[in-house]
Amino acid sequence: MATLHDVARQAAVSTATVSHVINNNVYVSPKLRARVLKAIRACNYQPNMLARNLRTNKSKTVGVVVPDIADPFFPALVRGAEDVLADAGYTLLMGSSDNDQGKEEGYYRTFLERRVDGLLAVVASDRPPEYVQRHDLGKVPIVFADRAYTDIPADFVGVNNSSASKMAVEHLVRAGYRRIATVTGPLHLANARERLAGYRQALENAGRREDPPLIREGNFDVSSGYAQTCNLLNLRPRPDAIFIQNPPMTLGAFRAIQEWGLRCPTEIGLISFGETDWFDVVRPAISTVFFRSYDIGATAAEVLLRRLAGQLGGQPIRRNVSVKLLARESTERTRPQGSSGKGKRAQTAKNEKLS
Amino acid sequence: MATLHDVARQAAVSTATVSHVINNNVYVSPKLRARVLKAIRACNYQPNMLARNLRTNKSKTVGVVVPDIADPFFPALVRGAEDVLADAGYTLLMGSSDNDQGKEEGYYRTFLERRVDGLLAVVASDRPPEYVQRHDLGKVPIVFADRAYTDIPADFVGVNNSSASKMAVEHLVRAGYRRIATVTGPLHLANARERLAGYRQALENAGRREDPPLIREGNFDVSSGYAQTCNLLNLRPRPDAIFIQNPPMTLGAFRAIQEWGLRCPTEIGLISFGETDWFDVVRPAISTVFFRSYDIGATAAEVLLRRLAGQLGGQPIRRNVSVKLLARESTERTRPQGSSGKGKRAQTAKNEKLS
DNA sequence: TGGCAAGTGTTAAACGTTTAAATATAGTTG
DNA sequence: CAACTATATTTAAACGTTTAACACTTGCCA
Repeated sequence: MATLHDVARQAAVSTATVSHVINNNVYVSPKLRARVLKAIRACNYQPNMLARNLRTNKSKTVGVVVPDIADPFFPALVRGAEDVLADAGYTLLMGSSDNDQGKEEGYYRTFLERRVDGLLAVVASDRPPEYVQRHDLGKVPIVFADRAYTDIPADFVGVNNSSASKMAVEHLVRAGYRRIATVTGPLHLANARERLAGYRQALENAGRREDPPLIREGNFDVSSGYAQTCNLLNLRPRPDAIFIQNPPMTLGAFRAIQEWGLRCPTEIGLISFGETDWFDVVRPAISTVFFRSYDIGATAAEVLLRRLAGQLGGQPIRRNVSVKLLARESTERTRPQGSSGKGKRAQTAKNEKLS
Repeated sequence: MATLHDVARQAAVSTATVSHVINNNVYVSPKLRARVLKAIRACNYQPNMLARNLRTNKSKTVGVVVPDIADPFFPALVRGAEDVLADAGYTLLMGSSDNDQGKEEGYYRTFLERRVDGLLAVVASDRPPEYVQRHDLGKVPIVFADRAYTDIPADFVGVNNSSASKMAVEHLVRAGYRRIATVTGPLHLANARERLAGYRQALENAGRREDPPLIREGNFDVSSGYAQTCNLLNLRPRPDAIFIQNPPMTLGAFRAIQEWGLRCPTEIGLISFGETDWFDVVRPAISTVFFRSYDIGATAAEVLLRRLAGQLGGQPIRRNVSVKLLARESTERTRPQGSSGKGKRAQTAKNEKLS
């Protein structure tokens, strides 16, 4: 593989000159420049970033660690980050932590050894591990996406969980559901707690009393969604709507409802949090509070870039992506008390993904 | 950030000694070793991989380029690769090509500049671009996953498309379907051509004549699946089964069938190629020839590792992951000619994802 | 006792860049 | 034309490692 020296020899100039024409920050005469460029082409020269980065002490590289790239929530997030980072000339190192702080730290270290310019992380837990408490991240900027450490001030991009939850539950209330249950995520995660808080607030605002058995803690995956929904459906009186706080658990809930033989929008309402591709394929199509994980990744990357450019003050910043209610069939109840136009929400569901 | 020199000074030894204890290939006395280790800890030393890699001319890094990490097919593939590569001490650089050879080449170059030890690619098209023809990949090993360039001998890991297709169509035949249509992928891709070939072979083996209008070329995404299925459903006589050659197109097909109001297993059979999470959630659950893209990524990575270790001869090798038929509800026809036990296939569908 | 082998550390060059400082060349001016 | 100035190029040090080659101790044996 050709080096700067080869090119220099070929063009009969010094390596400095070659370097100057490559990163043209120093004037070099057109004549020489041409000669150098020709030599570069002749040698099929490709700069060695290892050397360049060693010298300049920056790598044009950022490390991304997510719990699991194979989990449907994260690929789009990573893609969002990739798009904005690639535009800015950065390339991505990637790792999956499996929600294990050990693996997570492993990736941080690996990435730092490779001298990434910044880190973008969806953390394994919101309890900050020891190494991040003592700020051992080598002073490289890190922005957290989707989940934040409690009590650690740092840039963060996510979604406003409580307000989004409130939207979901308010929708159920408006649709005329009376006994509204919820299946939360694991409550050691701030995200899950915030979503629960939103649920409570919405009920309170609607003047409903909270009924503890209607609140079930899941762990964000299919089987807990199934199990907790079963528990809810066994209650007497039965809840008439469930707000289930992420898509995988919704899959479990959907199954349970089917197996129970309940008619979905009428006997039991269902609304989810987040989006997945089959929500509008199944019947009934599933209502949800919608946001793009792509947006989270993209704006997290933007924040990181601005942080790297020093455009951000000393204060950590927090950004939320926009959320909107997608009312589909699973909450299409013909309401007892006729309130507003009732076909209005139905049409949102059609032709959404088929553009 | 502490360097080898800092540690050396701290421990009052030479940098060489420190280096020796770090990569303990040279004997150093227990006494000194202890002193050095203490110094390393005291300085919170982290090796600078840029420098190390520059010196040793290897980076313990591999570049992965896929068409789109947000496409549901690829995350698991990447995860498979990540798992085996991480075990071997490699870290991943990742990029999405959007099936654009320009972007693809861009990532190759970026990765090569960063001196990856190897590349793992799901190529944008099976026509080899100019730079790979002139073998301009700087002599780093590359293994192709899922899609191969035609006429370029190189390591490849994928799925046996024609045999898998044959399995699907044979299943339809056994289930008693008579007019079996198919929606293919874009036929400029070898994958799509091979799947079509398998379809043809199965029909031929069953003694059926091929009927050209029953073969429709899609482009592997939702809308083409929808459109081509509509075309098929408009035919008279109508096909009574469709083999649709990937999951996104299957989504389109599913929608079309629903809108047409056709009863699925009975009036129209449906079988897909590959797997996605909603196949066994929708009703009817969708039959498919199943394989794991995770396996493709993992074995591709294994092949790459063995190639890097020089354990592979001069010949490029080809590996296929295993495929199995998942007969679910969408092909559950009560057959005219009573052949074998008829409840047998039904139960495969239950409790599959709910473990 | 001189010499040698084995055992343990160090010196210094090298990897491929960037870049401050030095130098050479040409151009202007008093 | 000497003395600057401005312009264009080169020299050489540095980035943080690895590693071949060398050097210093010991201990052992002839």
